[in-house]
Amino acid sequence: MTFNEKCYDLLKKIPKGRISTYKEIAIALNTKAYRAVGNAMANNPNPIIVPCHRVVKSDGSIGRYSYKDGIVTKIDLLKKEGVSIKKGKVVKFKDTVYKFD
DNA sequence: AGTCGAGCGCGCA
DNA sequence: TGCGCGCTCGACT
Repeated sequence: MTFNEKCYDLLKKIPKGRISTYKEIAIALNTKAYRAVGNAMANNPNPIIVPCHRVVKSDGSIGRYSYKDGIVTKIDLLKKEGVSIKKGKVVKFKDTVYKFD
């Protein structure tokens, strides 16, 4: 079980219409390697079962996403799932973010 | 407010 | 072995 696999596992636990942050994931994994989480997503071997578009930066902005068409795709996907994006940020981010309690 | 540097784990060279 | 990344935070402007 590598660091990345754990990231993916947590990602899969996020319910539809909710999102999470790189930080939360890192904390949930009991580590401070926030960057590594982003790296894990970037190196995501299975974007199908791992909804990495549901992960945003801790201030609610989208961050980077280069699965297909770039950042726009991420926003679009999130909108389709019921997460509103305004001016590059998640609307009501604090109420939408999913914490792994 | 905005900027800067360091910290961390894994992959790729 | 070393550097960099889909990042974050505490210190300084």
